[in-house]
Amino acid sequence: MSRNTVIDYKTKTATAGARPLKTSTLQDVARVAGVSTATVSRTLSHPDVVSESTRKRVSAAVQKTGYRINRAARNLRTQRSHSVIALLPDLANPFFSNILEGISRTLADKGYSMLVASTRQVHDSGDRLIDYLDDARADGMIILDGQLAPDVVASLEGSPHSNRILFACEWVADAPFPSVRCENRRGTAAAIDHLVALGHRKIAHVTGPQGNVLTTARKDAFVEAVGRHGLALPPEWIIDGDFSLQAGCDAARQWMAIVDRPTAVFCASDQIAMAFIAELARHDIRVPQDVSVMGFDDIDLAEQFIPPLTTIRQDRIIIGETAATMLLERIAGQVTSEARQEAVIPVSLIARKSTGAPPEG
Amino acid sequence: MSRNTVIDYKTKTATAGARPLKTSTLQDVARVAGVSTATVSRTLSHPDVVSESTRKRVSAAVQKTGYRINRAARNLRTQRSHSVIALLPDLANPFFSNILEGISRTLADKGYSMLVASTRQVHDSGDRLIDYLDDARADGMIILDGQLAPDVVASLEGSPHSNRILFACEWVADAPFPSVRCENRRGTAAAIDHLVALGHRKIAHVTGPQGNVLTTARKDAFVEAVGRHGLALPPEWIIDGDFSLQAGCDAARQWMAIVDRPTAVFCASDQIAMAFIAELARHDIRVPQDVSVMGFDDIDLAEQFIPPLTTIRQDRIIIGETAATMLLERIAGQVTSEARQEAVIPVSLIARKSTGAPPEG
DNA sequence: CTTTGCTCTGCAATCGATTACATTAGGCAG
DNA sequence: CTGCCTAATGTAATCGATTGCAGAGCAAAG
Repeated sequence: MSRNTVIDYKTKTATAGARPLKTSTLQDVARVAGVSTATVSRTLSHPDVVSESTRKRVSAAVQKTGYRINRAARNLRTQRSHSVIALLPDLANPFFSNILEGISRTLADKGYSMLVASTRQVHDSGDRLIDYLDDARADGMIILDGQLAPDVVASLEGSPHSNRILFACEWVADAPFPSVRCENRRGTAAAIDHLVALGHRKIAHVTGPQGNVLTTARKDAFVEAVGRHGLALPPEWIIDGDFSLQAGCDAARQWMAIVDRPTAVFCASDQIAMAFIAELARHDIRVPQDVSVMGFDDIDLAEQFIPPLTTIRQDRIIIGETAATMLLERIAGQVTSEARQEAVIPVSLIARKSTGAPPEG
Repeated sequence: MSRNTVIDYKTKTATAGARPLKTSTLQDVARVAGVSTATVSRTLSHPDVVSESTRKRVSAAVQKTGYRINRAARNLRTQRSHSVIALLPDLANPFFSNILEGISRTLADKGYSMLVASTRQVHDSGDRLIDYLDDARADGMIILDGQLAPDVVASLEGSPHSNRILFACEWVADAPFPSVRCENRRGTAAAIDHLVALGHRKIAHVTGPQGNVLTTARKDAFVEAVGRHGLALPPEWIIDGDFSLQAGCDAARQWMAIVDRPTAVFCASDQIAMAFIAELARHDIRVPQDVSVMGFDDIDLAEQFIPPLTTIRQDRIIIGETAATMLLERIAGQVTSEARQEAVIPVSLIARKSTGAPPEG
């Protein structure tokens, strides 16, 4: 039996997908209601332009047929996908969970769906970020990863859809995209003020990953705050890390190796701070008796950590909601694409038990 | 100036959306390549059926025009959205992050996108779960919430698309959907065996939320394991909770109120266990010296908790990958819808420092 | 009675890709 | 040279909703 390539591909497509059992369409509703498809469509999308009686007939027909709109068809016709994609650097990082919650909630309210992907995955698969917009998969994009390759950023900027992109939490320096961020500088300053008020004069900092805008913002603010208080700052008191638990462990070991140990440590994330404290505990160093440790973020677990973590709280639900709201405004064309927006979400100091007066001596 | 309703809605639609700046279509590519749209389409979807020379001409034209496929159009024509929706009970719960990672990775490999929503949000917005499938938004659905209302389950079962639904982690008792779960019974048994081996004879259990299948599975397995070892089990040693941090705090207070305190506590989640330990610490009760505490899940932070948490590890990446793979097979029609599948993912005991021998006396 | 102006509805084009079917051009056996 | 087969491409219908335009019906104005 001879099967050539042509037959092959057709067979494959025909076999795959025990396709559907179709649901009713506008046509079916129109037939049942005894009106045209145009009228049915209008009844559903612009109820105020059809007469009372027609509206009732159509509604009844919709009920009877169990009609559900076919979004693929509507998307094609209206050139809108009614969905937005959220791009995370790392899907497995719980830091982003609440942000997604905020985004999703806002989108759902406005009838939008949320697609989620990670920049790493997109990159690995060889796709280009901008494709999500170019191929009509999403109407807009919220990027939570500031560490994009320069050529990726360039392609985003160059796209005709660049006005439907927004950064949240992180951002790209010098790129013309609107963004939502938290008060990184003020939060950092508040943290250092808190430690100084407790009597600390020797304060270390564990940073986020190199090349990250948050790392830079917080590190710069740290250096400035420490200087403002006239404190010494040997280079080894700035410990390079990233936002992970592992970085916290590593940093703790580096801190222990310091001869003239700082009495307080300001970490760029709660995860760092927790692992830092855990590693110290393994060496019988107590927090806050022997050293004070602060985090940044106020993740849910911070309060239940032992000791409960003093940290800088950023409301991630609000960050997500703000990002989604701003993006939807742009998608709706309510904001001129020239208006470079930047929303800054307030942070607050949450003093718990991981900070205290420096040890005697 | 009179504006009636008709003009209003049209104006609105026209104003909204500074629409685009269109990208090139198949037609454009066809024109540039000097072939028909059919040939371009075939070149892209079934390269083996076009001639070498045509393929080259088309590829060049695609390059030149910067063509990107319009997914809305393809979705309409092929009756496939090439996306799958993951439904979580709660988007903000970090437990699900890794599962999403596993799902997303697998989907991306196969050219699928991942939509994410929470059952609560869907419910609040008045939508019906099944709409996601009925309205062609998604080709399939992975539900991570077993606590759906009976009428919701009924509507899922009744749908012509019910064979494109799969449960993961949780499931609905007696419903005919395939599912991916972890070894809840074996994990629980292993936990109790571990505690008994350490010398514990009085073991308590903090459960998950009432009405949850995981709660039931783990509680039943707990009762059975305790019975197998011939241990006593007063009713007050089973403490009702849910998977949250708050439940852990509450449970700790209940445990402290018990006169003849159990020397070990098996918690239905790591979050419960951590908060349980934290609350005890606030009352100067030490773990594991005064009481041993175990969790379930092995979330990332378990290892960095103080003390590091003994727990039952479930590989959530694999759960996600398995769920996505199984669902895609069904979508592709490679599995008859009658074949009720159930994948069980192995768990393992991770012994750390939160468990030890019971205190003297 | 005609004209003007509304409101409501229908006709039919359209969004952009896929694919069944038709057609053309060669290759090869008889 | 004819007939048949295959490979490669083109033609045009189709997926299902939206919407510009036109027409019907009716009321009020002239």
